[in-house]
Amino acid sequence: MELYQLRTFVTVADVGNLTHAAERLYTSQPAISAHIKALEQELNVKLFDRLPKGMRLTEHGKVLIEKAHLVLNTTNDLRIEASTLSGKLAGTVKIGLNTDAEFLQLSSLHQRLTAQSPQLKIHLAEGISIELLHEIRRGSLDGSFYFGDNTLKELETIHLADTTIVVAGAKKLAQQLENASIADLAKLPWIYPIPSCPYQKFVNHLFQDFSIKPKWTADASSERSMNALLRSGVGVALIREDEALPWAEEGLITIWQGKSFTLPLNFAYLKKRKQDPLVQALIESVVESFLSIKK
Amino acid sequence: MELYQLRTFVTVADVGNLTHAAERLYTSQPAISAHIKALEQELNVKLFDRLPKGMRLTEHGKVLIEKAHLVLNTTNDLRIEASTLSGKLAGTVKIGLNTDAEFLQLSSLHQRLTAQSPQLKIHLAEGISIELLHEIRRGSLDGSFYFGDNTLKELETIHLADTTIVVAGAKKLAQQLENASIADLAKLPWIYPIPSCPYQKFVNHLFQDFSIKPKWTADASSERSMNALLRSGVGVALIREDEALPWAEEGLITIWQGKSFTLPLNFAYLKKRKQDPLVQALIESVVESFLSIKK
DNA sequence: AAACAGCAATCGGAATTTCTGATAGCAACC
DNA sequence: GGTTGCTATCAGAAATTCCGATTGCTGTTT
Repeated sequence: MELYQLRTFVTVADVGNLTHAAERLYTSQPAISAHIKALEQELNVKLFDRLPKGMRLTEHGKVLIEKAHLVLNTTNDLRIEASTLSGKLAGTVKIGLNTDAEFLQLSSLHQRLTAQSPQLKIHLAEGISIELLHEIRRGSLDGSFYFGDNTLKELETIHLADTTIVVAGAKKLAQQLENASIADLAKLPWIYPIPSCPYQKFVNHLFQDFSIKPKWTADASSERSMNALLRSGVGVALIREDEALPWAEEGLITIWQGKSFTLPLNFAYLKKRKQDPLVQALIESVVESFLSIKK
Repeated sequence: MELYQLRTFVTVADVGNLTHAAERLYTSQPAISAHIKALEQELNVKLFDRLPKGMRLTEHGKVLIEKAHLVLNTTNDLRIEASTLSGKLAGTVKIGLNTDAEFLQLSSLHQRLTAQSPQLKIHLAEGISIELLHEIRRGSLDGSFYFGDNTLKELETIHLADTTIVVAGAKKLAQQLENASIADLAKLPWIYPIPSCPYQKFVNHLFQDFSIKPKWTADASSERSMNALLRSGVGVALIREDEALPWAEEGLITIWQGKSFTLPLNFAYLKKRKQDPLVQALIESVVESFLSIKK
């Protein structure tokens, strides 16, 4: 018993004649004659009376056509279910965040992903850029935002934006920061990013021509804790300009006017998963999120 | 989408591996692989993740396999329904009765037919033998009991029993019937069967050597009305011996001892419907009814 | 490290199934 | 009595499905 036979069964019962049923099913009359014959033989039940006018359901046929309709209806349910699922993603997409959610347009990203694939769950993991990249390689992340340069050849990178990084300190360090030379800076207490943080590179760069190195006061394992330390007056630190400006206006912190740096914001994913629909959807949504915000 | 693909889908999801699924379905691994691939392409949904260990349902797959089970379950319902119907008859079987139901073992016949085919309806038509035979030929009866000889070449006949026919009259004619000669009989009032009745032949036969013909009193269109007239004392008539004897013992009628006749009871059906399962079942049940009663 | 084992995907050719067009047979209708 | 409309059947064509062999991948064992 196969579905095409049941479709024929139902159609013949409907139009009451093999010839017209054949036309409706875009096939030949002998073909559907064979379908009915095969069904009758397999089920060992006579489904139709053959009259000169055509085919008429037997009593048994009337019982079985109800069941045949049920089968075809459930297959139709399956088809419909499949078409609503079709092309859409399910499961969980794991995204690495190197900085705060607003800056990364996360609400826009979330909207785009769930609009396209309602069944998709989104898992977010905050961390330091380099570590996030390693997690992609390991397969525990599907993609991640990161600052700076990519050192892993397995990863593909998309450039999203450039951010400006400035040196800032809490309000009570305002006097010392104003017109401070680089040498002056080195004397201030620094909140140090951990070595793997891309900010580290700028600190090194800033002081590369000086024998004097900045004084370490505290280290911070995440951007969030670094900013908290910064505002509480523990010392000076590197901070995204867009984040620092409102705080400076509120008088919470003071920005050093001496020098600023440019840091690229990128998005990375595994090269070999470039064809993976989940990865493709992720990239597409990330890029769109940033395009829409630039306008 | 075809049922064999859904069967494969369910089996693979169950055993979690194409190779073992192939064994369970008595086919090859490439065949199974093709089924899944075709399903995935047609539905445009990835059903399985391909892992080194085997196949694991995707989230979409988990949704769709429920539907697939539904489809297969309903096809199973259809099969079960068919197998309870299988070989059994439905509709209506139309049987002609030439005499009373008890004599024809009708309760036994009814039992056998409905035991074999519960959905079969039985329609009974009483009438005169010859007329019943014509109704078979016309197609309005599937088969019929009849007395005497068959004159229609389209019909096949089964001999069931021989019955004895006697001449009898109501009690008040007892004296005239006792030791009556054939000539005496002719003077009595006769309840005449209609010309097509097989009894007629015996009346003719009885008086064939006499110029004197019996006096016609009343005609009867059925055996039942003939017997009613007989008992009510209208005249003498032919009657089945097995029917007459108990009435004679009760003193209702008197049997003429002069001569009796033998009349065959047969069952007829259309030759060309010999292979029709309905006719076959009918014949079988009729014959069994009479075999069981002879023992 | 290298060989191995287990698994799915793919390929070309074989086997099977299904489809088709022509035809026959049957009943009903001019 | 010819015609129409229908189904059943047949042999050959077409399409589908199946199979064995092979490849590629991954994880495991040696």
